[in-house]
Amino acid sequence: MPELPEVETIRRDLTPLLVGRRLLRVRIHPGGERLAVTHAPRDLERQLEGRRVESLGRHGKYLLLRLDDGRTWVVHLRMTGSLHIAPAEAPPHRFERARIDLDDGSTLRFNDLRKFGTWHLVDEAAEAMPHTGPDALGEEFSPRWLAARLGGRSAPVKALLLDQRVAAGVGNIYADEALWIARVHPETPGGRLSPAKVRALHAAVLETLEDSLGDRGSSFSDYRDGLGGEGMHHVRVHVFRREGQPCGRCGTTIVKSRVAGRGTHYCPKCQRLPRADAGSPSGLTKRERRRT
DNA sequence: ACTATGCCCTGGGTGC
DNA sequence: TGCACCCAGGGCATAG
Repeated sequence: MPELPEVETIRRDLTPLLVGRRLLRVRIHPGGERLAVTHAPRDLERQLEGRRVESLGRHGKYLLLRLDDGRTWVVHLRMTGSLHIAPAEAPPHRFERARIDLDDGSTLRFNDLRKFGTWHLVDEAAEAMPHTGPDALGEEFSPRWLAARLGGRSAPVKALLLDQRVAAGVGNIYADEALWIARVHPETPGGRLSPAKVRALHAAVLETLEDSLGDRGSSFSDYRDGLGGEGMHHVRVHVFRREGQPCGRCGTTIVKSRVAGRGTHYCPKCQRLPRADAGSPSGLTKRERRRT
């Protein structure tokens, strides 16, 4: 499942290979039509053909390919999508959904087992990601911002971390990892975190994303980089999919539960739920604060 | 305004 | 060996 470090790795891999290239021929294969969101598949193919790629950007988990007509081709890989360069003669992957022939003889392949990936072609990238907040590695995602988004909230902090309006780019792997680093129980209500814990969590989000980026991402299953290779970070995670194994800090067995509808991994000793009556400076819910 | 739930999709794993 | 069933989850819509 590509999250921020994985998409950023793809962006960095593809930039030198795609910038300046012209998209000669675009083919969305039968069965892959659903990836075309803003246009009908044949129309999207025609609109992309002939365009030159000017730069590659990223916001959260969205890859932004800026084209020479001023529009942006916005690609989201969801869980099983991959986008990488391959020689023209390379046989299609079993789950190839689209293929783009480039003007240097190479090709760009879009593989996606579960067909959840999306392509938007828009004038402004923001149109394709209307429910998205600041990028988790951007300036705007500050301790102050995180505190404001968590304050007064009763939802589990893990659910709030997964909310792309809070921190765009954080997904299930790095939410679990950040909570372990900050020693926060995933079910802690957002508003129950002390200011110190919010700062620790903010730092932990940056730490886990940057660590993974240094390892070119995590390949738990389908993730591949811009050259079709695997990341290396999945062997270095602290808790994600490590249930039954010892916590690297205290040796306690990592457990798996379900929070916000997602598989959630944590150390039951390092990550304790605060007592229900333990008020923190901002620990009251908005409702409670009104009553006070 | 906020929270919880279900949907999309399909290969891989499990249990009988 | 075969088959039915369940699980994985990002973003969105919907309900409460």
